Order: sequence, then C-alpha cells, then structure tokens
Amino acid sequence: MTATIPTPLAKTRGPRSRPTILHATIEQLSIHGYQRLTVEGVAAAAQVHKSTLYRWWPDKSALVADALAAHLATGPVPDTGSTRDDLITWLRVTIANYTATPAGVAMPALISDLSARPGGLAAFRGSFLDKRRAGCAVLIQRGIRRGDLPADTDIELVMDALAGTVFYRQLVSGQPVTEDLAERIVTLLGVQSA
Amino acid sequence: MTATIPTPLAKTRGPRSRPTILHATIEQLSIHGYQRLTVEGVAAAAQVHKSTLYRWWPDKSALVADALAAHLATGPVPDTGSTRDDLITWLRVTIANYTATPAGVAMPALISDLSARPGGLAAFRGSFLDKRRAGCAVLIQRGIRRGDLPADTDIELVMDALAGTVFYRQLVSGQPVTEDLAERIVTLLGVQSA
Amino acid sequence: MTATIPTPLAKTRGPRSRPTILHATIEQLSIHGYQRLTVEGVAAAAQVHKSTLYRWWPDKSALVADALAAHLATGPVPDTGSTRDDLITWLRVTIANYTATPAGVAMPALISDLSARPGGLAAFRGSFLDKRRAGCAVLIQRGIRRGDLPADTDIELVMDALAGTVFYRQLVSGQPVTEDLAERIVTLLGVQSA
Amino acid sequence: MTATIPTPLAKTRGPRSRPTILHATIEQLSIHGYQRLTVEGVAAAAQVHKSTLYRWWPDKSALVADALAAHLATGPVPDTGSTRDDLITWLRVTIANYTATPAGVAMPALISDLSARPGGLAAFRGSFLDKRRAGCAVLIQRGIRRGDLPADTDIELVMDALAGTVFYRQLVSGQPVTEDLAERIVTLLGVQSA
DNA sequence: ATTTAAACGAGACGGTACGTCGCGTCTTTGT
DNA sequence: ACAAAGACGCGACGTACCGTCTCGTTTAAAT
Repeated sequence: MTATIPTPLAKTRGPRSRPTILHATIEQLSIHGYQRLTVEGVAAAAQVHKSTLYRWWPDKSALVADALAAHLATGPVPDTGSTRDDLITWLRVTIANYTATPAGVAMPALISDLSARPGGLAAFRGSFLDKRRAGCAVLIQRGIRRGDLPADTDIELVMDALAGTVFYRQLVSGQPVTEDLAERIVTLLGVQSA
Repeated sequence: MTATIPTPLAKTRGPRSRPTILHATIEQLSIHGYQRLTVEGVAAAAQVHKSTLYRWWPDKSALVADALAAHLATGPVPDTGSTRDDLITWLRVTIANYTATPAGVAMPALISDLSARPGGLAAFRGSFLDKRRAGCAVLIQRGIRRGDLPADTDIELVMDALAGTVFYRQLVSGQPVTEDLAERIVTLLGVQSA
Repeated sequence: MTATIPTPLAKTRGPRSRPTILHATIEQLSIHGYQRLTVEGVAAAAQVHKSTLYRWWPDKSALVADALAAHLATGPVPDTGSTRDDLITWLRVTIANYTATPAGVAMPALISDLSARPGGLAAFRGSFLDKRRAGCAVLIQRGIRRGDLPADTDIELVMDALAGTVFYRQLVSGQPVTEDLAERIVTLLGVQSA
Repeated sequence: MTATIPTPLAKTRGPRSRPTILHATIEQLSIHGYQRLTVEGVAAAAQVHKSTLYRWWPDKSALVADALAAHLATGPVPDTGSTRDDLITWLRVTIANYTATPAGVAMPALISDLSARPGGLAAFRGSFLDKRRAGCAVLIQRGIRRGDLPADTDIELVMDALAGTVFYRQLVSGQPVTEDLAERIVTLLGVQSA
C-alpha cells in the first residue's frame, strides 16, 4: 500500500521568473555585450521591474555571471577511449563556449567587474568553472592511468594551458580561433593519438 | 640651391608633460586599478588639467594603454645559447609584466574598454604586444633552426600558449603564479633542456 | 418571550494586536523619527507581518497618526479656579506633547504626508486635535464668563496662538522651548493672574 | 587721475543657470507641492541636466530652500508711524508668503527634510528667516521706545507668536486664513491703535 | 465537533525617486 | 599653439521604501 508522501514542500524560494530573467540576460548580452548591457534593459526584456533584479542579484556582474553559468555548457565528461580525443572534445566545448555564446567577448569586462566585489570571481568559479575543470581533471587522470600522459603531469597547469591559449587568442593576441584549434593545442601539449 | 632643411623632427608635438602624465597614470593604476582610476585623478596627480589629457588621448583606455606600453618591459631578445632557457627568460619577463606591474589586474577591464572603440585593441597590440611577440618569434625560429623545436612549429600558437597560460592563471582560474611557472610551462610545451 | 440579545458588540473586529502595534509605532518613531521610520521596521518590532499593518491602516501616515492620537495626552480639563492657571496648565500639556514625545519632531513630515491623502489631515484632527481643543475652549469660555477674558475673545484664534507659538518655536525659529514658556505665552496674550 | 581698478574679476563661479533653475523650482513647487516635486522634473523644466542640480545643491530640500529664500519677500521694514500698523503690515507679508506662494503648503515637508541633514534648517534660517525677523525686531524695538509696547517685551516670543499663529492655522488647525487675520493677531497680542 | 470567516504569515513584485559616479565635451581665458 | 579652469551633458548605477498582491494557515466564534 502506497504511503502518502507528505509533500516535501518545494517552497517557492527565490525569484519567480528566474529562468525568464536569465534568458533575457543572455539575450541582451549577445546584443549589446557586457558593457552596454544595462540592468534596466534586461528588466524590460524580461518584463520585470529593475528592483526585482537587484533583489536577487547584488549587481550587474553577478547577474551576468549567473546567467552565463546557467547558459554555458558544462558538458558531459567525454570518454572516447582515446585520451587525446577526450581532451580535444573537451576543449571544443570550451571553444564553443567562448565563440558561439556571448561569453567570450563578455569575459574581460565581466571578470573585471567581478573582481571588484570581494568574492565575486570566486563565486563565478564555484558556479561554473570548477565543474568544468573537474570534468577535465577526470580526463587527465584517466590519461595518466592509461599511460597516455606522464605520471607527474601537473593537472591544473594543463587545464590552464588548454583554456588559456584559447582565451588569450581570442581576447588578446587576436589570432584566429579556427576549427582545428583544439587539435593543434592538444598536439602542442604533446598528447599524441596512439 | 640648398634649401635650409627646416629640421622637421624638432617636434613640439605632443603634450609637454607627457612623461609626467604617463608616470602619474601608472601610479594611479597601481593604486586604484583600472576601473577606479579616474581621469581627473590622473590629471591631479600629474598637476595638469583634465582637458590636457583629453587633447592628447581620445579616452581613458587609450591613456592607460599608452602608459602601459611605455612602462612595460619589451625586453631584449635573450640569447643564452639554449632555446629552452631563452624561452624561459622571455616568459619570465611576461610574468613580471603581469605580476610586478599593475598591468595584470588592469588587463581585463582595459581590454574590454579598448575593444569598445574600433581600433583600440589593435593600437595597443601595435604599440606593445607586437614588439614583444616579434622578439619571441626570433627565439622560436632560432630554436627551429637549431633543431630544438620541430620544423612545423606553429609560432603564433606557441606564443599564445606561453602567454595565455600565465594570463589565464592569474585572471581566470586563480591558480598561483609561482616562481617556477615559466619553467613548468616551457616544459609542458615539450621544450627540453638539451 | 425573552429574546436572547445577540450581544452584537463583542466584535473581534479589528486587528488582534492593535495595542502592540501602536506601541511599536511610537517606539520606532522615537528612535528614528517619522521619515526614517519604516513600516517594515514597525512590523518587525511588533512581531507582526507588514501585510497586517496595511490591512488596518491605509498607509504609514495613518498608522503613525493613529499611534500618536492614542499616545498623546488629551488631558483632563484643568480647573484651578484661575483662568490664567488653567490656560498655563493646558498649554504645558501641549508643550509636553511636543517635547516629551516624538510628536514634535515628527509633526512636519506627518502633516505633510497626511495632507497628501484627501481626508488624512482631517482624520487626524478628528481623532486628537479636536478633543484637545474642545477642552481648551471650555477653559476660555469659563474665563469669559468670569470676566477674565474679554467677551469678544476669538476662541479659535487664541488656541491657534497658544499652540502655534510653541509649534513654531520648536520647528521653525528654533528658539528654545523652556520651562516657563507656557506662562510667558499666556502673559503675552494678556491673561493676568488676578 | 584715477588709477584703473584692476577688474576684480567677478568670476563666473557657480552655476550658470542659477536663476533659471530657481525659477523652475518655484514653478514646479507651485504645481506639484514639495513631496511630488522631483529633481528630474525641475531639471527638465529648467532645460538642464539633473546632475547640474546635484552639483550645486546637496539635495532636493536644499534646492527648494534656496529657491524659496530667493523668491519669498523679505520686504522693507514698514514705518507707518503707528507701531500697530507696522506690525500688521509686516505680518501681512508673512501671510502673503504662506498664502500667495507655494511656501505655505511646502513648509512642513521642507522643514522635515531640511532637519534630516545636519545644518539644513540652520542654513535656511540664515538665508531667509533671519533677515525677515531682523526687520520685525526693528519694529518692535521702535514700538518699545515709543512706549507702544512694554519695556520688557520678549521680542523673539512676539515674533514667534505672530508667525506661529498664522503657520499653525494654515497647517495644523486648518482654520481659515482670512483677510483680517493680521489685525486680529496683533490685537490679540495687545497692541492697540492709539 | 465542525464549519466558516476573519485575521494573519510569508514572500515576491511593481513602482517612484533618490542621490552618485565618472566620462567626455565645450567655452572662456590666459600665455 | 597650447594649457588652465570650470560648467555641463549624459548615461548608467545601485538604493530605499512604499504599497500591492497571491496564497496558504491559523484562530476562534457560531452552529
């Protein structure tokens, strides 16, 4: 006999229109970029009043960071059997995140703003980056076990090199971010196919 | 008939107090960071009126970019005899630029602002980055000739990986930028000592 | 046949915690003054939800007016045998109301807010001022009968002068409101002792 | 021959459009009253940007106080030969200030706001009230010399009674402010014609 | 004992205006 | 030609509090 589950009361905590708002934020971000995105603009696009936004997010940067974290692909941890291919797959998601979404161009200003508020950057890392990196760490550790990567591989450093190269390319050096970039970076780091 | 050459180079072009201003800019940048640096603040520190600044630089980002370009070390092209050591030496200068000067923390916001004005980023690249990268390219090409690096080395990519890893570490992942970072990065890229 | 009288007066109508709320209102008023008193603050102090307040009072000004009306002394009609002393006694209560309670400083803002809502000021007059003035009118009429005051005394005007002088002193001119003020005002209006 | 006075350089210190702004402020005050007057509204009416207002006045209350001080009649010191008539004349100006200008209704809220900022009320007194009262004090002193008023007349108190009665009538008791009010008040204070 | 309705708790929201900040422009005046 | 001085336009930002609304939940009187 089926006991009545006492309705755990998933309270309506939090903004009612969170999804709408985050969606509008991404939209406005795509249209205007970070700097020219205005909180009022997001509010209008989300059919919500500005004060509602400030009730739930301390400032513009937090709002955008939240929206991005929710929008960017964390991606599944790839498992193709080949460490090299796993890394390439993972890196392609990163590239897509920087390229196919407003995240790339928005990043510098966002990071800068987040840094102003203590804990801002840390919060963003916690809500997105860490997950993403955890996935990559799994790949690398698997690669080490398999012998595809040296036993003394500095996991964090590898991840910084993977993402950092893409990041720098798009935002600083201005070099093109092409289709085969993921492969070329992985190759550069010495991860061969076999 | 021997025309008197009107010494065309004795330009009084440019602000009389350019050095003072650039110096004050760097100073303010160190104290406040890019965002909280104000043009009026720089003017005050340089004992100059705000309007003077706007006469010579189109906006805040240009001013800061100019000051940084003048302040950052372009550095001599190292020639230690060892490709690996050359790269490490070069990279250490980069790290110092990001670490020992206000450039590192200022970068995101600066880049973001520069990107807003068409040609802004390009100008900054031209005035600083290109020189720096040109030096590195020399190293790498020498390494290729020596056989220390593969013949098909993608020079631009290597440079992006070198600088990008540092950049990303400091600004995004938040991983520590330690003493031995240059060595570890160069090692990661497969450049061995012998 | 004895109809059971349905005791129509045992109303539970009205807020359960009216006294608590009014008390909290006065308290908050003393602490913060009218402007900086917030409805949420009163609610919190009264251990009650904001919505309860808005259920029973149309707005902040009405709440405060109600609390003040309940808190301020209407006072008994003094009867010392001397018209002059009666008036002084009465005026001292007024002074105490303005001085020993938050009413004085709160008045300007309260009046201003009450005036915004049609009938607001009138309601306040009805709930407090009128009673107070009625008491004073009795004194004055007694004084006229006794011959202590001229037969053609303009009662309303005298009351305005009595209270208005105190009011103006405290709020506008900033002159000190001293112990003997009541006497001096009554004297000024020509009411002698004998 | 008279030396050329070296043009004392009546610098353009201060807002260029001060008169326009003050005028617009009074206008808006008449239309909306103090509470519903908005700084942006004044700015718009004065064809000026909001920030210009905040550059020269710390807040709304200061702006309005300044505008009123400039707009209200300080009036000449009357000298009719009769102390009673002098006082009536003076009081009529006060009544007109409260009645024919937006000052009357604006007062409570204005005073309340001014009181919030330390020194706010004092500044208003200094810029308007004091001048006005100084004029009245002259009248009263003349009356004392003439013997029309008792030698021990408390000048400040008389002034508070004169203005306070009008003030209280209009704002608190709600009694009508009629034509003959000035006369009746002066009479009440015992100042006879002969 | 049960029904019913007044009163309350909780929490999100719309809305108005405030006051702030700093950028970049412009005009006037001097040197 | 350059620089000092200083007012201004302008566009956001983030804040504060007001008053409203929708649901559930308690409380207690009425049958």
